Amino acid sequence: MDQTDDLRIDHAPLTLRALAVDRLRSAIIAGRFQGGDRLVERTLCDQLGVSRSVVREAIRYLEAEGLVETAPRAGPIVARLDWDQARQVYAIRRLLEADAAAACARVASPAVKADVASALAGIEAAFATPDNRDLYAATTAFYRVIFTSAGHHIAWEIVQRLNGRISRLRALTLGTTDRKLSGPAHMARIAAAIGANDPEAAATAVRAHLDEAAEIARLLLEGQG
Amino acid sequence: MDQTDDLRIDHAPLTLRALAVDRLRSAIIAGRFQGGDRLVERTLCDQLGVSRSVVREAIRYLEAEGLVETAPRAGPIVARLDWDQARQVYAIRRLLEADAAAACARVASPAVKADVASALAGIEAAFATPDNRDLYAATTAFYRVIFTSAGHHIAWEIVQRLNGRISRLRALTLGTTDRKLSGPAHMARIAAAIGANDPEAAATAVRAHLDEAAEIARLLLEGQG
DNA sequence: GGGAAAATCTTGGTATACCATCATACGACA
DNA sequence: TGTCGTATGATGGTATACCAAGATTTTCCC
Repeated sequence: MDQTDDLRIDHAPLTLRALAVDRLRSAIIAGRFQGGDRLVERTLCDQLGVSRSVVREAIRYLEAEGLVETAPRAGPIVARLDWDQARQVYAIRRLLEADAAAACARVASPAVKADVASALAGIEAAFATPDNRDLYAATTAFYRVIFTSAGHHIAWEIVQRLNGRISRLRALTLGTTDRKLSGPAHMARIAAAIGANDPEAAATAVRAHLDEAAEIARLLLEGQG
Repeated sequence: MDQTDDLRIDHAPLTLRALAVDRLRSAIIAGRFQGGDRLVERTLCDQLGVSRSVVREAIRYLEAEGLVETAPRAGPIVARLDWDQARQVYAIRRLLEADAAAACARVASPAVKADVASALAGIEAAFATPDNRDLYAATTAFYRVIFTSAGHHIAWEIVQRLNGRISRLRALTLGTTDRKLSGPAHMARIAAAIGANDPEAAATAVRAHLDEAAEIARLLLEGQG
């Protein structure tokens, strides 16, 4: 925090493209577009107020992210999600998040523990609000602390991308189990394990949390067909 | 395999964009572009013989893949790779590949075992050729069998993407250790564990292989600075 | 009412133009 | 001579127009 930082003009490098990607991703994650919905370029141009170039490049980006699928000649659609995919996503998250939590617990300094505690408090605060998005954001922030403090930046990228794919599902599971029952308790166990520098306990707590979330997701998805 | 399949003309949905992405990705993986090299749009238009739109969309795709970085105002460059990133990549591969090998060993049918054995033979054959690319391709095919037969399609996507990031590194490690010493032996151990339906042994063999590859990579990268 | 032909929509692709920014080079002035 | 300012070119970001081909919808005729 020296003065050079303060003087630096943080000229936002916001390209229209980056904004469009964010808007579209948010819209998909928020469920504004359903899986299978067509993303008609010129319609999006109107809705976003930008040109086709911008929309097309944004779609390419989301395509590589796995949020959008481009059928051979039919144009882009919002990626569909079935239980088999969701199962794989939860399995991968289980590996990566357990590993990150263990690594975080292994190296956690007092400062990191304070960040984790603060993020946990954020979850508990969001738990009291009626809006699921607050809980969603708070949970994301909690895991971000864990991943980044463990130095697992690439794994965090991957997890975020995976969460994008199952975002609607995640919003649903957050709205049921996590909110009502064991979610905050699991988070507290994770935070406690990190506070105690107990990697094995942290990993176990993460696995328990994800196994439960996956089970809820399975019930939701298989119920819908 | 009914006749409709045989009659179907598999009209490749090859868009120019897809071709451009493949070309660029291959060029980067093959080392034709070094990390940090600028990707000047109009130059690529000439080299690929396509218009700027196609080039730009291809770059967006590769950007989301992590092979290309777009600096705020400097335009796209080939992503750089340092040991910290490579370390993370090997750690993630270790988790995903060990899990996939274990899952594959758990469920492997005689047909899967035959595929694995065949892929192993491919590695040993490529081992005898002077071109590293053959070994690269054969190794990729080996792991593809493992991942897809375990149903870990999303994990395979992730691993492929990660491998893209460390591709030059991977080519180097394949060219040293894997070729000369333990590489094929490790692969044989993995295949044997799958053949014996022994998940734990398969996972252990994968971890041993990757730990060695990561160590070679570390020496290479830290040596270069 | 069903099916074929036509109209329309949409995407993939190209070319072009315009602007802002950045770097470079060149020239003028102290 | 050295420094500053400006002209210029390269480049990325954005917008627009256009065309071909495939997909979809509509229409119209039997």
